[in-house]
Amino acid sequence: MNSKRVVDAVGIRVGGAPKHGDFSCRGDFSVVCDASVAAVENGLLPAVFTRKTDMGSVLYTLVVDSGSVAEGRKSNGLSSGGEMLQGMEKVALSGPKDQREAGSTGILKRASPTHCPSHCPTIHRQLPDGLMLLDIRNPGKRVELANGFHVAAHGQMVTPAEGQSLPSSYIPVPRHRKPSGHADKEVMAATVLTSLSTSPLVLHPSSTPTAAVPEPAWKEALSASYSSSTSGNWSWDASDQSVPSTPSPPLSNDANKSFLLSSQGEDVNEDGPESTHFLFEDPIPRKRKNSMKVMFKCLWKNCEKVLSTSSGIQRHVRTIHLGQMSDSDYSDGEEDFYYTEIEVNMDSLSEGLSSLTPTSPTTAGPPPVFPPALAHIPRSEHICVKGVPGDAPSLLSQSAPSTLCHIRTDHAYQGPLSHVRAVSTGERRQAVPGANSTVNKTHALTTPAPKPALGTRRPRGEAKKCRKVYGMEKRDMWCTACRWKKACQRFTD
DNA sequence: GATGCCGGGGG
DNA sequence: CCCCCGGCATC
Repeated sequence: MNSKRVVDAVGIRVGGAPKHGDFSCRGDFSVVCDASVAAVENGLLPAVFTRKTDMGSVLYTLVVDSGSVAEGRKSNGLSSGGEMLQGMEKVALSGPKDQREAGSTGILKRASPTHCPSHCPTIHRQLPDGLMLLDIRNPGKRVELANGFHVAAHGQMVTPAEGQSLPSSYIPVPRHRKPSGHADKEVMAATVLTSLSTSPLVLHPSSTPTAAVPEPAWKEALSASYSSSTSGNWSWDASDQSVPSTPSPPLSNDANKSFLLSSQGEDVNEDGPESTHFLFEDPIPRKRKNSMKVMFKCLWKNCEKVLSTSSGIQRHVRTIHLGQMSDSDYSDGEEDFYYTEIEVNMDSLSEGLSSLTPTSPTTAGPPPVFPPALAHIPRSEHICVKGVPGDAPSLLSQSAPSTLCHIRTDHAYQGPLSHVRAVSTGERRQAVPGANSTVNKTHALTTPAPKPALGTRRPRGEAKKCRKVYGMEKRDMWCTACRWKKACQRFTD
């Protein structure tokens, strides 16, 4: 893409590289980078992205005004601009108070749930002071600095005395902004940044590793970086990932999903529909099929509450889990992140709901066939959210939100080519608890069928397995399955 | 004998 | 769940 052109469209000048900060990600997102640089120079954004090449991948750096922020990494060629921006936004949106107040994840609305590791919600709390709060969705609104100052997105500083103090997880959002003059540029900048995140170029399906990358590619990646990500997800290299959240939040990966989903939720997004649609230029069809119904599922751990209205689920979270007054309509927005939207296919509503409760499946249907494209649930989910009808949205959205999470990639069980076989043999997908367990879950719903043909041992494969390829001396190079003396998942037949 | 991996079991 | 391993089938 032509970054210059985009920046010109924004009407701001491309500036030089920043000099401080160390948030980094990898991805192919130079336009955002350049645009962000310009935006920062114009005071629109408090942070910028820079990039540099590193071992065939691109290292991006989000620079904030002061101090270091966080660090993320992205695998080679497996990134998308959406992930990039969402990741950046997530960090940028992290408020300093959120660093201190565990569980206040209320502003992390647009972090990608599909590519953000499970510890994402903790990242923002680990960010050192100095990170400026940036709301890309509302570039004109006030942001908050860690040093106690508030600053408008265009750079005007406001002392705490002048600015109203804000609850940690509450960011005031004008329902009817009037972008004009300078604000137009701000909005334009944010629009470009945001719309780029949904660019087909950066979200090209071919970047879906498990579905489209030929076997030699991922095989090579496995060899080159055995312990690193090869599944298109990317990990934050934040220093400390062990900080738990309190009060006990839902599973972090669930929360991530809720971030993304809620970002387009009409009820949960206080921005109002116009700003959301303006910034994302992507009117999301809530119901692509007549049989699809949006439900709201509580993400609180061990809570499977599913309600049909966002207000209902908000009230549920607020009262049941957050312990707030039931008769109070006040919402600090925190509950937004303890529930998520799920799309329920009304044709199989009973099935979908049964998946949310520990009831044994009784419906026996023909075993579903999962095309390879569906094997990568996160991507599909992403597309689904972005409004592009997925191949089987009902299957995807019926699954519990906990199915989206960080993917451990050092397990060969993720082998995409062996997916169907693994399902057919009833083998659990250990390495991909998120994506593939979704499939398996659905599969289990529709096919309580017992293991096929017990006793029929699979014929020995022709391909060399890890044992032969690497040898006993390099046992740590084996795929997990081989190490466990299971069917090799790296070199499938 | 080496290899592949199913089934079972420990933590 | 993650991991290991006995044991069997196959090469």
